[in-house]
Amino acid sequence: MTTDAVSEPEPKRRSARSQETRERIVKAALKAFSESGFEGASTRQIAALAGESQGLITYHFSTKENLWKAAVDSLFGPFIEELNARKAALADADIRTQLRLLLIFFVRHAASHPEQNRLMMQEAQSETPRMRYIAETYLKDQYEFACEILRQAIDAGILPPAPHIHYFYIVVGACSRLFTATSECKYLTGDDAMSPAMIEAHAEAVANLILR
Amino acid sequence: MTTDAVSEPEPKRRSARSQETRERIVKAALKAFSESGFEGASTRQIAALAGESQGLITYHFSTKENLWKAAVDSLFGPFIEELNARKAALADADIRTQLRLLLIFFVRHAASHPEQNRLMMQEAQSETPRMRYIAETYLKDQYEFACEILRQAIDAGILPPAPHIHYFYIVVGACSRLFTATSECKYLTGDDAMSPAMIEAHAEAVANLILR
DNA sequence: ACTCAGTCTTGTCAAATGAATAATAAAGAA
DNA sequence: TTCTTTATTATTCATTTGACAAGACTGAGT
Repeated sequence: MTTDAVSEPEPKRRSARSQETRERIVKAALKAFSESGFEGASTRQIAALAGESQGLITYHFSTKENLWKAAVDSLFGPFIEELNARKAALADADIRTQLRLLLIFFVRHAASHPEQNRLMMQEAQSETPRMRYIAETYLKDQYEFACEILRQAIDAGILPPAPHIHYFYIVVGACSRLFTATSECKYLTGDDAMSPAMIEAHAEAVANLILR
Repeated sequence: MTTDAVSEPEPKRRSARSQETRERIVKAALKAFSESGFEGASTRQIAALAGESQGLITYHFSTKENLWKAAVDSLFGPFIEELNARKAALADADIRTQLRLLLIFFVRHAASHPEQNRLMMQEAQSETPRMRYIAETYLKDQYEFACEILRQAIDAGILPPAPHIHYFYIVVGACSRLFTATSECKYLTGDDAMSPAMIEAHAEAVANLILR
């Protein structure tokens, strides 16, 4: 429904071109923050990556913290939206099918957006205000939803009983770890973890292991 | 100013004392590097954490890179040793028991040494020379061993057939993710992921899910 | 008592950092 | 056109970074 930046209902005095540079910076920031962490990434590095001057970051985002927030929003926003769409589409399917399709979706998503898991892990180890932001803005709902699915799966005898929190992190880890360790995988087997064949094989392996 | 510790004639040889400071620095470095990554952590921060002066780091390790290597060695060395001991002790057990005990060991280890997984993830996303060092020095053997166990488990019908690499990262992720996201977990459920009860429950959940 | 190598502290360096400022360019609105 | 808001570059500043240097302390061997 909502188109991205370039429509002109309310230009708000901000030219489309500036919006484009903003997005270019956010994209570069996402890459840098997920790779080097908040402190490890520098605004100059990000600006260079985006092909813009460092001063522009101060202009558009005032602080590094704000830039980080914008990057996170650009990542989680569409994810939550897509997840909600899937939820709605799957509402009628039996729980086993729901779980399988969701697992496959999570694997594909972890592969196509490795920054998301990388960024999470950068912050999830200590109680930074940034972690708090992600958790309260995006994660809480996602976890509630996961719990609901898990409860049904356990009730249906598809999964052995265990507190939901454990399954949550088991699934997140199982789906994503391969794609947050691509260079490690390259060294171990020579395989490219990001190749479509590898992604689908991983989705199959995860789904077949969990749903037996 | 002369002696400050007058009471006991400590038999500490000078070299022994210096060895202790060295280890204190390495320990602090491990914490800092695993939390903030190689670039994110500063030698001054590490020195302060260890209660020593920053110059001492240059004296003992010359470069930040060397300090990082020393930290990694202090982490992986004992781990590999313990793993080999377990391997030997389990050699006669049936494959199902081997797998179960290894899984429990991995969960406990991930919990008691969260720095290991954090450190890996900091480097595993891009092909740094540091990643190469870990992979070739420590990971290769570990992966070979995992493949052997997995092969047996699949042959015995305990696991559905799939390329070993997928199981490797599924297991690593499932065992460790909870403990690399402790603050996230805190926000989601209020639970302390590092509590013994939680650790054991996670080990149970992982083992019961994988071995059915 | 006196080395003297090993250990550790303090101070300093150039480079890089996040942020702020001033100056300039572009784009609408009047 | 002119005026005013927005967008961008270039410059500057205080702080922090990794590395280094120069000196001071310690204690085992002589």
